[in-house]
Amino acid sequence: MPELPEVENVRRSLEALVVGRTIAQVEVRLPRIVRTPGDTRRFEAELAGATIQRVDRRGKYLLFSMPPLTLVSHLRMEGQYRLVEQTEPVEPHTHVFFRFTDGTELRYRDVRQFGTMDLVSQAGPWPEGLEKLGPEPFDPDLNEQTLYARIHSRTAPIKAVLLDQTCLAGLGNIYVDEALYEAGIHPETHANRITRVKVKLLLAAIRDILQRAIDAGGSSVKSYVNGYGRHGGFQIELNVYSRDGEACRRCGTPIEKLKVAGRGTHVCPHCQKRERTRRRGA
DNA sequence: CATGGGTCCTGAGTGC
DNA sequence: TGCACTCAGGACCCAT
Repeated sequence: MPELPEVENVRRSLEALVVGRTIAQVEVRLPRIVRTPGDTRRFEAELAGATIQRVDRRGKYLLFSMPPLTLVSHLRMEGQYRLVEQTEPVEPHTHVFFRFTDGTELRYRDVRQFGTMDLVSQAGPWPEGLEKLGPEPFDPDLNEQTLYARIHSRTAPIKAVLLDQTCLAGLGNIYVDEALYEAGIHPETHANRITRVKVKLLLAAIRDILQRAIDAGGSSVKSYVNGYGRHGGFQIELNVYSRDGEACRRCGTPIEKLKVAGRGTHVCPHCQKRERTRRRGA
């Protein structure tokens, strides 16, 4: 499932592969991918002749800048981009084709069909989900004080709050579990019960996990590949995600799986204690 | 407003 | 072996 590190790796690969290429023609085979209903033909028509000038990322969104337009793309669960020759056989579940003037094409493939594309004017407005995103984890203005302020107003479990993209952009199920493990916080802890000291640890853990995952090319737990079709390598460094029943690398206790915020959640019951209701003497 | 549950979708995995 | 069923989850929709 592409989260910030995977999307960032897709962005980097696409930046190298498609910047400077000019679109000759676009074909949308699955209209639901293009979010504005009934706009598929306009989507195709408006992109014809556009040259990709930059590929940016905001949270888990990819932004293809083609002045005066930006293509906003979200991979959701299993979206993939590949640059291939137009003569290459088409893989199943390929839904959108961006054919360039040089004979190559960028193909969008998405088995679950959850991904979305919005074509918007750079003058705005931006898609709502993008507009409402919280800060980037590596934003220098984000620090333990500002993160504490965002978290402390919430009563939901910290896991739900970290998955909320309006609180902080880019985390998904894998890296939330990993960051909470690294920070020693139980995912069911009410967000407003987390101390400033723990928030500081949490922010450091989030940045550490995300940076290491980016450097490793992302985590390929299921279907993730970058724009070159290459898998990531961070899955072998995961400490809790998908390791239920296996020994905690730190203490040996079996990793447990529970459901928090409607999501499969992995926790070391020894390293991540549930919030204490009250600390009694001695 | 904040929260939590349902929903979209397909393939992998499970159990009988 | 085959089949029915559950599960996976990002963001959105909706009821509370």
